Amino acid sequence: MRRSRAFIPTTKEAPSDATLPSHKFLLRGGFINQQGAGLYNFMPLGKIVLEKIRAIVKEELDSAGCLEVQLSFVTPIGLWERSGRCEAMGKEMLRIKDRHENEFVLSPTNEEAMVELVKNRVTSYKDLPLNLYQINTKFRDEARPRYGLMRGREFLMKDGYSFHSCQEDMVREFHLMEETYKKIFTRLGLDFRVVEADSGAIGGTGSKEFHVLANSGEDTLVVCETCDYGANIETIFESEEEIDALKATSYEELLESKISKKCECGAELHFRKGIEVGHIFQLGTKYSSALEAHFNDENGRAKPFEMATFGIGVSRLVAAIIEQNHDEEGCIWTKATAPYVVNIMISNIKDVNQVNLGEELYEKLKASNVEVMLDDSKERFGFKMKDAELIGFPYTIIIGKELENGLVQVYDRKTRENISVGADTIYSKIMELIQ
RNA sequence: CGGGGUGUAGCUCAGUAUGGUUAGAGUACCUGGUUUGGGACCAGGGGGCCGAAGGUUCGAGUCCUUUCACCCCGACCA
Repeated sequence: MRRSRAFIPTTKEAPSDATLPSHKFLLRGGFINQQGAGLYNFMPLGKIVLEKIRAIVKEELDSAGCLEVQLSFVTPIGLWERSGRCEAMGKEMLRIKDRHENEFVLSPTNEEAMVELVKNRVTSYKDLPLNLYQINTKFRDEARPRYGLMRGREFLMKDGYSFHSCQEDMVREFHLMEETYKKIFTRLGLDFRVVEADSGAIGGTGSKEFHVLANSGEDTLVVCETCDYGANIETIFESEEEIDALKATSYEELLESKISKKCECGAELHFRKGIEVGHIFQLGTKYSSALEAHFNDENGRAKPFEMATFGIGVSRLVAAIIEQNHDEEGCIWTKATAPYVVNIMISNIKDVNQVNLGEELYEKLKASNVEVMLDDSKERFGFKMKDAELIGFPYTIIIGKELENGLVQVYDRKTRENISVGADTIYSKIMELIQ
């Protein structure tokens, strides 16, 4: 993409209501814009990042044997009345009426719809297990949406549901999904922990949360610094008073405070903040029983499906990546999530030699399937650098003054270091760096 | 859902206590020129139903009423 033809409306200042780094930088960098409370538009850069995350989620799930579907976003209210969740979810479900005055709900989650989909279509134990998922819009009418993409009302979530003939097989799938989720977050380049968690309103027993470690996280975790153990404080501290006291403590104090308990591996435990980006539950037969979704077992007896459910907050991940990876200048995308991995900056667009080298490199990298931006805008050097730092390209090739000496620079967004490279070898150097 | 706050140019905000020329600044944008290694400079220019609707008044961005929207703290929640 050429910067001169792109739609990336960056700004020097962020709206005053943005408080979190991810919110500020995603707005300033021209990734998203706000449409209303908890409602966001994704502009070209934001859309690319979202699609990259989505693609990684899909690839890993597909290779673990999951099947992608797409359920309708608008659902008849009867679906929710049958499971009794109309009451349970209350005002979080946005209800709307059609021209015939029939009531509908914008899907906040899809256990019911997925059970209905499978019910009477999968009727034998021979067709189990089955793991269906979708990556689709959800709407939860939060009392107080905030923090940009972190807690929107409309958001993109991957929700998966598995169906099994017995509990053992459901637990097996649960562990498979735990491993699959680890692969996904590792590929995204994130520092994360898997923690034991409460099951909340979704119901069921046995649940694990996946948290991206970041100072601005809303959840307080206890993590071991040597092994990968982690737990939500809600599960390891028993008294309400203790939990409330911890929630009231500032993050700085928490980081300092000692935990008497030791990890099973013998090492010290510490408090950290986390952003929940994934949650997996063992549901059992809660929904299949309520909705009378049965299959026939080996003896021809009807049994409700054993189920598990798996969620990943795809749009929330866009924000979480930035919460964990940013500095005072802007975003620092991981290689797997950057909208463009390489930014070729022509410092002075009036310098023919700079333009020629930029164009040549741009074509060459494109031909090598590198996601590359050519900054051919008429701005000055300083402006372009600030812009590149705000957007957060992992690498910027600076074609500038040093070209007279046959040199260009490669700026590493993460380390903020500049290295000089011969103009004749820059192609192979950059190909080596992005590997 | 309780408590608090804010709506004026694309963005950040003055102006509102005490009503009074044609509503301002910075930034962004357009033109021309000078610049070209860390968000340049000079000159000129476009852009506003002062959130909306009523009201008071000779006169309302400013006062009154209603309403809508957004934000913050808390409770709740992926």
